[in-house]
Amino acid sequence: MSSRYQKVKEYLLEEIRNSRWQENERILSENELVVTCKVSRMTARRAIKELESEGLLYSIRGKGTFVTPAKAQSSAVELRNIADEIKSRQHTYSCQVKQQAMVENHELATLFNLTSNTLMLSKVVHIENQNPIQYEERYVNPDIAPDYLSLDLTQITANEYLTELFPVSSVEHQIEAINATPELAKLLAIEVGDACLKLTRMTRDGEMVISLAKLYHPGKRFMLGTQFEMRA
Amino acid sequence: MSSRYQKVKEYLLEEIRNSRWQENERILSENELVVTCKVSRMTARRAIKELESEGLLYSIRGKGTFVTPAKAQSSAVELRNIADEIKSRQHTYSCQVKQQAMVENHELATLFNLTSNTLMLSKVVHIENQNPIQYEERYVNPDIAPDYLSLDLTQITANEYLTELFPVSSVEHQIEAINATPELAKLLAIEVGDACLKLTRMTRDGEMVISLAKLYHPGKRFMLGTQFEMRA
DNA sequence: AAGTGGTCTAGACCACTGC
DNA sequence: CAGTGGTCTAGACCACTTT
Repeated sequence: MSSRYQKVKEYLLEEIRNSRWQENERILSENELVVTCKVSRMTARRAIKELESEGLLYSIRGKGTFVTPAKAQSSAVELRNIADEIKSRQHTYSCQVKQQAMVENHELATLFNLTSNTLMLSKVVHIENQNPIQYEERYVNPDIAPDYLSLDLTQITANEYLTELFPVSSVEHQIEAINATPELAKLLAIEVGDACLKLTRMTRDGEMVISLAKLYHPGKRFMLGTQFEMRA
Repeated sequence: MSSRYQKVKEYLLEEIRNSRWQENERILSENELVVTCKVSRMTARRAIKELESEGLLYSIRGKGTFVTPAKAQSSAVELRNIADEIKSRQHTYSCQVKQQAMVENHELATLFNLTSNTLMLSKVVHIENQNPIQYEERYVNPDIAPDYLSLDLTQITANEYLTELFPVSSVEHQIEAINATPELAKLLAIEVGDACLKLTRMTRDGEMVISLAKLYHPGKRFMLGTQFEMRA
């Protein structure tokens, strides 16, 4: 969190968010970043490369590095966290923590292969420009992140925290369409019965289950997008 | 192409392919790579990082770098054709062709980069054990498969036909949740307003659009599942 | 203490783009 | 030509794991 290249990334993210550069406009050159951020070129470069791999920038040799035009769709399968995604769309992000507690759930405890019956559960609504865009119910393996319940989830997303702590080795997704229940409708500020995308995502480190997240998105305001290239 | 870090990558790939290391077994340390490949540590490191982002290796600080266990399961979901999928579940497959004709659509013609305004359109309901499981609206580039309209879609799925004819080079997906319109509800034998998964899938061969398919699934009876390996 | 990966530096040379 | 990104080096210090 406090590494130099992270700071450079945050600096660039901030400037992009503040519309310092338009889409397809050239950003600071590597050498300019060296000066303004007071880091070595390799460090500046790393920050750029990571933002590039996140799809926010692209580089052309001899010309410079440029801001990728925003696509209002999420990279389906990648594990980017919702907060970054919203910010990279230059929208405001906020969230409401609805619950953060230990719960008993025998079925899930079995799935997680726990000895006890208790798991940690957080419920958070993620908001883009005043509009709820995701309701997240996340069960976390208590053996793995015992301090999860004391996290301030408004400051760091669960995803962020967990991926920093653990080398996620595999992810399973399920995607369904459901009709909003009264409870869900209220949380997402939509009508009862409105179609919602439900993503269930389980992350593992080897055989160990790290967390199980149920992510609900309002169908009206959300779309998953992916692009695959084929391998010859 | 012949950069040093590429050579290190190829070296590691070759050794992995030759099963020099088992799954989850430690590979050469960065410093060992420096010696055996005669490169600087940063270069060895870059090779490792890239293989890591490709999901082949993972690193743990203080311990080493390890071979990721292979998981043959791919993003299959996205490309398999529905008939095969149903049959592999040992269920009966049938379908109803609702339409198969030339249509005018300026917007799509532009997207396909056609000179004329006409495309080929097929509408098919795919049925699993008497239950409609997918309603498919498919637009096909007429320059590419002029005999598409004379196909017997009950015998060969559009997907099958097109992928045999053309080397698909890239696929784009969009996934949304929508409420069933009266028309869609009738086709899928569900209630009006029921949540449906809508997949929009565009296949390309290079710059050329081959086809655009809109696939509607009843939320009650359908779920997309995937298993992915991680990318950094 | 020794070995591992994680970060960082201050140089260097190259290939490419623009003037 | 000067400026850009792409590659590479030979160090350095740190945090972590194992002995």
